[in-house]
Order: sequence, then C-alpha cells, then structure tokens
Amino acid sequence: MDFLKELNEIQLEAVKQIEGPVMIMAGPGSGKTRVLTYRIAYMMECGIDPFRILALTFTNKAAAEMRHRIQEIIGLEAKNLWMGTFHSIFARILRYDGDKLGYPSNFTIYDVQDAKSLLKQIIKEEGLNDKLYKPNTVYFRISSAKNSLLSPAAYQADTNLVSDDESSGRPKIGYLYEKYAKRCFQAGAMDFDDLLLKMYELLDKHPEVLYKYQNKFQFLMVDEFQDTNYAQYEIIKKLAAIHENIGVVGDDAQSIYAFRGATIENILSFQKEYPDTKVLKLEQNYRSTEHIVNAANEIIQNNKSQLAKTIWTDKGEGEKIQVFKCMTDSDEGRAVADNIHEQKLRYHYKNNDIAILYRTNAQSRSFEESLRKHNIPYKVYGGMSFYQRKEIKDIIGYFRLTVNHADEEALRRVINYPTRGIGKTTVEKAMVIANQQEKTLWQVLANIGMYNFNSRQKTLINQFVIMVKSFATMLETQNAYDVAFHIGKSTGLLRELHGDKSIEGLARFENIQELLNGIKEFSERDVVEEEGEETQDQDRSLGAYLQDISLLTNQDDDDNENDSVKLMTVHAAKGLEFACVYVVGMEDQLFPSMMSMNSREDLEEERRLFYVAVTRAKEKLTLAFALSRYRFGQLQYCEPSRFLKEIDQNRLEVKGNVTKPRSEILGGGLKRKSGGLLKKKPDYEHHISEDFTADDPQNVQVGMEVEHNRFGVGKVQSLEGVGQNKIATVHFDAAGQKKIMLKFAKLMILRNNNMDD
DNA sequence: ATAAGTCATTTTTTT
DNA sequence: AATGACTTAT
Repeated sequence: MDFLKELNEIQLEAVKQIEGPVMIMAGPGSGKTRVLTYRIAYMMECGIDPFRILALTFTNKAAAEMRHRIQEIIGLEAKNLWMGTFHSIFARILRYDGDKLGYPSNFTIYDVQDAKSLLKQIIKEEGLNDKLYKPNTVYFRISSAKNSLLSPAAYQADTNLVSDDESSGRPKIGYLYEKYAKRCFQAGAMDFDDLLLKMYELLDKHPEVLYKYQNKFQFLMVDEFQDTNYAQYEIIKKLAAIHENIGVVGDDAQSIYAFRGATIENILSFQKEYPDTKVLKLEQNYRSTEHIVNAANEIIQNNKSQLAKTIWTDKGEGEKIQVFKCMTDSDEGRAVADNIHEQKLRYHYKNNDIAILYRTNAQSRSFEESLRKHNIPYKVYGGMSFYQRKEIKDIIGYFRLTVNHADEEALRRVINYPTRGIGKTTVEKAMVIANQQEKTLWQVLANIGMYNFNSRQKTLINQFVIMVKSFATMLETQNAYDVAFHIGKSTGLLRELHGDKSIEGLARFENIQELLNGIKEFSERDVVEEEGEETQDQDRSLGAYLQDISLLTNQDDDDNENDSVKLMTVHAAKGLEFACVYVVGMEDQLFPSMMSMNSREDLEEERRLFYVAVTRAKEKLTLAFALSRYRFGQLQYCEPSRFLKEIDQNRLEVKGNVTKPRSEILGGGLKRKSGGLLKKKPDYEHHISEDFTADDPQNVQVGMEVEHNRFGVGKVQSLEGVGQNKIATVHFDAAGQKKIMLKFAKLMILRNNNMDD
C-alpha cells in the first residue's frame, strides 16, 4: 500500500482506524479529502466489499472526485462504492423501498420553487392572509420541522412551535404543514427535506428495511459532519447501529449551514453517543502561508462557541493581505480586475488559480463587467442554475408530468404553456373539484367528461390529456432522448422558442438544445458495462434522467478545461482552494449580512463564513470593500466590515484606491412576460463621463428611466449647463420631450453599432 | 382568455 | 432590479 507513505502520522492513524467510531477534526487545508480517500482505499485493500461501504458527502462533485481518486488507486471496483450526497443516496433507497411508505418508485422531487409554489396555492385555497402567510416563512417553518423529524401531527402537538406561531400571528402553520404534506404525497412528490424525513420514517417503521441496510452498510463515513442536521444524524445513527463502524470528518469552525438546520450539536452528541470515540485532530495546514493562516485564527477566536483548535503552517510567512478600499461597487470591480491582470503578468498565475468570492450571488455583476473589459475569461457559479431557468423548467415540467401524472406542480406549469386555451379560471375550477373529491388534478382532467365544463374546455383538456398519455406510452419503448425530443416538438415548445428571434429568445432556444444534447448523452452513457458487472445505475429512461438531474447542485457542473477566473459565493467555495483569492463586498450589512446580525449565533456563523473564505487562499489574499453601493436602486453608504478589524492590522496592506464619485450608471432594460413587456434586454455600453458634451447631441441616443420601472430610448435634443449638472432635453418616441438632469437620471448611452460586444 | 399596462413589495447563503 | 397582484384593452 504505497499510497500510505504520503501521509503524516496523524493522517495515517485516521486512515488506519477503520473500525469503531472515529471523529476526525480536520482544519482547513489539513488534507481531509486525502484522508477520506485513502481511508476508503485502505478499507478496500483490506478486502472489504465496496458495496458495503457508504460514504456521504456534501456535494455530488466531491463524491465523484473521491470516487475517481479511489479508482486510480484501487481500480474499477471503486464504481461500486455507495458514495454520494445524503439526498441522492436516500433518494436511491427510497426509490427502491419507498413503496412501503406508499410512494411510487418514480416519485418526483420538488425543488424549492415547486414547494413554494404549492404552498402559495394552498394558502390561497385556504383563504389566508398572504401578507401574513408568506410562502417563504411557511416553507422555512415546515423545513425546520422536517429537519427535526416532526410530522404534521407532531408539529401541531408541540406546544412550543404552536405558541411561536400564535405569537407571530400565524396559528395555521401546523395546519398548512398537514395540507402541504398531503398534497405532496398525493402528487407522488417529495421535497428536499422529505428525502431525509421519509428515509427516517422508512427505517423507523419498517424494521426489515432497517435491518437490511444496517447489515448492508458495514462501514459508514460522513464528510462535512458539522453541516449535518438532526435528521441526517439520526439516520446515520440508525444505519450504524449494528456494526458501529462510523467515521465522521468535519470542522466546527467551518459550519456554515445553520440556516438549513445544520447543528454543531451533532459533534458534541456524537461523543456522548459513542463514548469510545477515537478523536483525531488534523491541525497542520498544508495550503496557506502564515499571514493567511494566522489571520484566520485571529478571526475565529472571536467566536465563543467553538472547539479549541489552532491551525498552523510551515509554509513561511508569505505576503501580506491586501485590502482594497473602493468608492463604489464598480470601482471595486475595476480594482479587482486590474489587480488580477497585474498579478497574472507578474506571477504568471493562470486564470484557474484565481477566485472572487462574495456573500450574495447578486454581487457578481460588477466583476463580470470589469473582467470582460480586461478580456479575462471567467465563470460564474451558482445564481440561477441551468435547471432553474424558465425554459428548462418548462420542458422538464412536461417530462415530469409524463413520468408522473400526479405531479401537480408540473401539470400546473405546463397545462397552458404554450397557450392552448386552458386558462387560469378553468384550472382553478378543476383544482377545486380535485380538492373536494380528494383526487389529483390529473384525475379530474383525465375524466373531464364527468364534470361540468363547457364543451370547448372539455375538448381542449381532452386533447391535452391524450397528448400527455401518448408521451407516457412512448416511455415504454423509446429511449430518453427520443421521448424528450418528441415532447419538445409536439407540445409546440420548440416552435414557440424558435420563433423568438430576440437575443434572449435565441439563448433560450440554445439552452433547450443543450438540454436535449445532455439527454442524448445520458441515454447513450455506458450502456455496455465491463465484465457484465452489475452497476448501480443502468436505467436510461427519461424517469431516470429526471432523478439524475433533480439533485444536481450548483457546484456540480465543473468546467476545468476552460482556464477561467472563478466567481462564486463563499458557500459555494467550501472545499475548494485557489492560489489567489479575492473576498469582495467586505461591508457591514453585506458581510456580515444584515439578515444575520440579530443574534450572537447569527454573527458567529457569518464569522465562520469569513473564516472559510479566508482559508481558501493559498498564497495571495485580497479583501475589498466599497464605500457606497446600490440597494433597491438607491445609493447607500457602507461601513467597512467589522470582521476586517479582527485581523492584526500589521498583516494588512491597505490600498486606498478611492476615486471620486462618478455618476452611477445601471445597465439593462427590463424584460417581463407580463406587465410592461420588454423582452429584450439590450447590451448597453454605459460609460457616461463627467465631460459628456455631446457635440452632436442629435446623434446621441440615450436610455433613461422615463417613469417608474420603465425605460425609454430617445435622442438628445439639446444640452445645457456644465459639469455634473447638465440638463438634457431628450426626445422620446413614446413619451414626447422630457428634460432630465444627467446627475440624477439613470442614464446610459446606447451604442447601437456594436451591441454584440 | 390573453396580452399588456399600473402599482406595490422587496432584503442571503443551498441540498 | 425584479417579482406578483391587479386592471384594462383586445
């Protein structure tokens, strides 16, 4: 076992201690992934059947990477490991044994959007005040309940929860939970939290199933243990009960998912649950230089709740941490892009070595713009993922409905898109009937003749039902791609998108093409297996494809072949490392987020987040903040983040690259489906400088906010005044003449001749 | 029934 | 900046 030579003493111990309960506390950069990988490889070298090893990771990508590395050491056998995220592994098990809870094997997985849309529907049906009962709030309450393994009945019996709801004026949340759970069940659907809750119920109520998996999984391993919630922990405990060979790996200082129910309590209760737990601490950091490591320690020590641990490095002092002080967010973008450019020239970094990390996805824009100007390739992770785009969700809605007719959210989404004359009122009416008779919406539509609808509606609905049924028939004989393509064509979806010749319409059409290509690849993927060995996923049906994609995460689509600067949230950066890291938007209210400054716990989680951000850097760390920033269209003044003050100031090198304020320009027109249709969002080049003179005002086209939420495009007629206070008279086609103060108007010059820049 | 216009609300991170 | 609810025109 040559591969073990690369490990230090503690790492080796962690690898070899495969029996009994083990807890590995692994600081950032301590070689955690290597230990996990080698530990599994070691097990297999010891002759343990990979089918009997269950390794739960945080992202699919982490699992795939580990599997790949183990495969390099051990060989193809690694394919048979049970390795994946909690959600994907449990989904697989539930597909197998979920029938015992009354779920079909092709159950749909509702994403957050589906779940909230269903809740909204229920709130409406119940006639509750939607100002009080917001889908977000209700969803959060239900999600927390599920993560605590509380059924609707248990929720309503819990005096604490009930009195919480009553005092917040929302006494019906428990009832809504009950309704929601029922509707999901009827629709043959589980939301993300159900994958945990139902897994627990399955093990809890069906001893034979529990016994089967307890025996099957002889060795259990959990990565990112600090980010597991109560439900996950309880499931692990159940599964490990017979063999008690359970290894957990984590770092309490990197726990950043409390908002999702993760609790560090699990780390403490683990040692209580298994008193003979072997605890190993990996404290040497192999990643970063001293300034970075020490800064991280200085930051985290401000947290009261933490386990004592100090990471250290022998990589040498390294460079000081740069701090960029900027005026506005676009200055920040420019400063970072300039610096990236300079660093690349001077130190020969590749784009792949560089990452820009921020607190919220919305912050990416100014960096995208400045990087584009520098011609630096970049990739934005997260935000709206591919599968959440409207056009993708639309076509997938058809797939879902085809595979599972009961899927109410999918049905409601596609029933009148493309428009086929089945409007809102008709659907509402059918919904009322469905609810009264405790049937699914589909059952009502499929038997529409039994109900009181006018003949036009009956015909249209019948046509729709017949169409979907024909898709379902195809499923049995055709592969995923053929069915998908047929659906796209015969629903008119492809035609609809193809007809839209705007820039965005084209992009949408391309997205659909990309999706179809993905499905094609999926349906042809390893159909032939080596040695006839039974693999875990042979199913190449459309249903299998849906299961495959429903649990993909933002981090999973990796794009390493392209050399590009990576832009992502700090959350998404967990587990990654870069030579050169820019943590941007370091302002109070943003990082720490204004939403997370209500309690000490909140603030400490934000601090751990900052800790995670800082420790991603190997050699160079830059922190940037802007003194003014737009929020809801208003310029706001910002204080530098309180976290900056927690670092020893001798480590910092402040570069106060503050420029004078410029007139701030916002890009973009509006695009809307309903309400002020402006589908096209042109690519504006928006430089408006103080010396804007417009020698020939007639030819300067100007876009400005004409009225609230409406942009107009017009030509400048005349220009008076000097400096920032110029007044332009602009002729708009629609709005006639208007005078605008350049200083205040959100104004942009359109360059029509090179819009495709 | 649908498309388009008006008005109000909004506030993070993600499996 | 971008949604959703509501209104109005076709």
